[in-house]
Amino acid sequence: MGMVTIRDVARHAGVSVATVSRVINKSGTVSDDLSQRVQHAISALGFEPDFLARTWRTRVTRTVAAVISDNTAPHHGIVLREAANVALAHDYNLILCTTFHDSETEHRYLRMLRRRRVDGVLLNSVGDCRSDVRALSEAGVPVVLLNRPLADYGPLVDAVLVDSYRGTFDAISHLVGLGHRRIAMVYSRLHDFLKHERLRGYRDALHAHNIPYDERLVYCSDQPHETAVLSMSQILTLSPRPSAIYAASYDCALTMMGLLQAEGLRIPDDIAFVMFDDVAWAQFINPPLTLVQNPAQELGRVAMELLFARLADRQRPPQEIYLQPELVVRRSCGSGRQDARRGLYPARAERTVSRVATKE
Amino acid sequence: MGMVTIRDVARHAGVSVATVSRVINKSGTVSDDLSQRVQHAISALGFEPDFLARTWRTRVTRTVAAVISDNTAPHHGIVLREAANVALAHDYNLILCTTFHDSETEHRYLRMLRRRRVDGVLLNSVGDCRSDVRALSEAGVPVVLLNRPLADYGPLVDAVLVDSYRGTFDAISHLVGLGHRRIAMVYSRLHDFLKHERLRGYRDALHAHNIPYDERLVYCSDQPHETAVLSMSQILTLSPRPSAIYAASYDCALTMMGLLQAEGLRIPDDIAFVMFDDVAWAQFINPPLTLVQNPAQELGRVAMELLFARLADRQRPPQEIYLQPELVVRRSCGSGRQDARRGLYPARAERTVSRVATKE
DNA sequence: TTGTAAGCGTTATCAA
DNA sequence: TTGATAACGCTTACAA
Repeated sequence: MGMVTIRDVARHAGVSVATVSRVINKSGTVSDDLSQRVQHAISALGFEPDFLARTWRTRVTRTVAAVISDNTAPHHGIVLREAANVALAHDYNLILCTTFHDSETEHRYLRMLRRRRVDGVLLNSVGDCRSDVRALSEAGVPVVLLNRPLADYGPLVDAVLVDSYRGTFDAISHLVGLGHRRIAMVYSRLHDFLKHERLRGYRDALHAHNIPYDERLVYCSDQPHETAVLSMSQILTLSPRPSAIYAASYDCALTMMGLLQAEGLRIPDDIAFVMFDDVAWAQFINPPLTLVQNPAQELGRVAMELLFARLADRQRPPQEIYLQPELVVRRSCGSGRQDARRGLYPARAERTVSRVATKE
Repeated sequence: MGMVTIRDVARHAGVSVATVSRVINKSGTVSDDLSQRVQHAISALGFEPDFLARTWRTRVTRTVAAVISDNTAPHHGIVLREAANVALAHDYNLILCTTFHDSETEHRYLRMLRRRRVDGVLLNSVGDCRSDVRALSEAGVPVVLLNRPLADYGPLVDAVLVDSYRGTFDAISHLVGLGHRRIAMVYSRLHDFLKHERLRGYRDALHAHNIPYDERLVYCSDQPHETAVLSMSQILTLSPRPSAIYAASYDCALTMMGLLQAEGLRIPDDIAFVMFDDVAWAQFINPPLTLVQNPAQELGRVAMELLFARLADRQRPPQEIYLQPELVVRRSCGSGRQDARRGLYPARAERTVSRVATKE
């Protein structure tokens, strides 16, 4: 079963290979007559253009990549799913690169992707990968940053972010509205930028409500779950004990829940609990969890669309799109004064109408 | 910045392109002297072999694909992560294909992958994709089936499965040991094979304990969560109400938990609850969930290793590997007679020492 | 509108 | 051990 080439088709149809190519790619102009004959020959011989040869010739791989720290985090899983869906709609394939929070692995992947000449990259970076991103940019490969601000990366780099600051501000304000004044914050395994933003949201929210910042209430660990547990538990031994916990990410929310359970602390009776990020099961457990809904679906979709938009117009100035998270109140903070004011932060725009900021 | 080719290197080193190629690929034999000169030229010019050209010439893409119904299901997320990790170790890239439980999408992906000449495919099929798999096989692309039995697909197809039957048998036996006799089973969005296996496990376990099978206690829905809720709720209106629920998959476990919550039924006081599949949060919620631990990590790793083994030896007869799940007892079934016998099914082998069955 | 032919960068065959 | 050169299948000037 030798492979059927464009030459075979040309011979069978009695035309030149150029004509066949033109028919396949609907490029140039071909008379109806010849076009018909070529079509026939193609189906008669069962010809399929060799994807590899075409890719090599045209230098377009119809492949994009998503570089993600951990695809099993629910948030990232959804981002990935949506991104894959958009890619599929464009007849592109998606390469999954899980970096496992390791910047060496990230570097390795980014190099691989450049050599492979993928058409674009979605990047949820772990470490400092300026040079890799710039190399991609120079090689003409556009990059969309996920939840990372647009720095001086290059002309082909865009970004889409969830407003961590505001999400956190709202969550803390909600707790304050419920009467809490000793609110602990725990976070882990987040990129510096997100840490900074969420911590800033925490501090500003406290400040806005005239609650002094107490550093003993803030705990950050980048250790994996198992070792984090021990050190994180100290926050519960403080006296007086914090009356509420804000878990700034999925990872440490799990850790914290385990900890509360181990200590026999019940949510919300003994302690209130809010987390950033969204999880499908939050509404099904007891008590249902109040959380800051991270618009992962939108993030994935918008990011990939931005990438294709960039592919279509490489001249457009870099864009930075902000998505708004939403506080979903359920029962893990108690029912105190449910409808207390939601903070001093100005009312947000509609969530689906994302705030779009164009930089530069 | 024109591209540096192998020809430039050859010229710079004063050798032929063939020699450069030999040095790059460590193929053939090159004297130390020339090898040195070539190495120098390579680093002096910053030459990087063109991946696309090489791919086209050699027809090996160093790319594998994972076709998965839904990457956001925790189980699949882990499989994917482990598979990606093994691929990375071999310097391969992984294409993610999420089929969204749609066999048309699956078909489309499988065709794409064949045309792309990926080196191998991991497949968690939705529909009947015999012809696609056979086409891959004929094109020389090995496939590893995930949780699907080895049928007459072709010579290059292997399979790795989790023993659903036994996992279910154990779960039901556990409930029976705790004194339950009215055990409901719900399942959804599973491949027919898994449905069949889990239902068989359920029936056999009941039978082994002389409990009659009551079809009203078994509910299957392939509708998405929202619509499934209503119909699934009927199982709770039975009188007498079942005293235990076995949720045969992650999807419907969530649905069921929501339902129980809505009905104000507490786990385990009002009703016992076990599920198949593993989730990170099971141990952190109240009550911690008893479940059949699905060895997703092992599944992903073994599957990808099997694929590479096949790539290394295409003659080896097709293999079907079974992995054993493990019942993890926590508190969602109550503490009844905790250490009751765990069923009549013969003791299992060590979990990590997987039962390996070679077919044909 | 159609055909001819020149690449694209690499690997691999064959002869030296 | 090394070098010259022919593929590989397609796209795309350029010529007709």
